[in-house]
Amino acid sequence: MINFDALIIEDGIPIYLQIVRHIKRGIVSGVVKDRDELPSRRVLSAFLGVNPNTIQKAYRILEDEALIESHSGAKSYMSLDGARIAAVRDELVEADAKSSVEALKQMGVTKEQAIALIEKYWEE
Amino acid sequence: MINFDALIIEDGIPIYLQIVRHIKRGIVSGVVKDRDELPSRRVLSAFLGVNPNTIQKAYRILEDEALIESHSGAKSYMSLDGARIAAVRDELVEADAKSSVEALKQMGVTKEQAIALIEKYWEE
DNA sequence: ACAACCGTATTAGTGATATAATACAGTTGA
DNA sequence: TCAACTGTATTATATCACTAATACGGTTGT
Repeated sequence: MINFDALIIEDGIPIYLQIVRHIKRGIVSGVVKDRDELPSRRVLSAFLGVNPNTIQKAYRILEDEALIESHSGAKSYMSLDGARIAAVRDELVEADAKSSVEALKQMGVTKEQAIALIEKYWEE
Repeated sequence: MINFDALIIEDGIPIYLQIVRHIKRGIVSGVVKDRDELPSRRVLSAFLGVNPNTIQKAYRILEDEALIESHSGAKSYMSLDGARIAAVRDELVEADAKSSVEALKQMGVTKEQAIALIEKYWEE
């Protein structure tokens, strides 16, 4: 069963996108595996304190990207293979590193300063 | 006159926040200086192809943070000093580095890999 | 078989974002 | 002086994100 304990909903970003991102990050890290069972829409909505429709919207997006298999009446499961996992990794890691580098460069931060910042915040 | 040529509006993030962020990044990089003149609401809205009210919303936020001075009928100007600039730098750099580190860690990327990614994307 | 789940769909309402069309009063330069 | 700007404010409309309350039919374990 996929775990959502580490997902703290923050505002400013649509909730359904945060749920999609959380699952995708799990895919990339290897915590989420092929055939893993997903909590039902109702169960997860109660756990996160959001509307079931919001969960459905997130799951729908993942299903449209063929990362989830859903069948009426039955539980939903992850559907992953090497190609899909690699695609998600590229999407997330590239987007994150690129946007971060772009922002830091635009603020006049040097590459050395950027690396120092990464090292600093890596230890929390 | 503050320049907005490098600002490409992307969707998913409110436009007024993107304008605020663009100006704040300019403050941190030193491109935007104290007493710099801002384009009028109407002029900037025409240049960016958005509604004047959206610009007003962005300028209002910056004025509330005492980074802009506006007086009815007159042009608007930046109002910066060392303390304000340092505060904006801390806000932006910290937020960017922290969120990036958090995302990469959650995806199972090691610190060394993260630094390699930064170096890779630094050259575009 | 059947209760308790499951996914799915629909309708309605709220708040935020953004556009559109004005209006009014203060300023500034020629 | 006065026309052309400025900031500011108002009202209306549209869309999206999210909540809320249901409803329907399929799956599953006991």
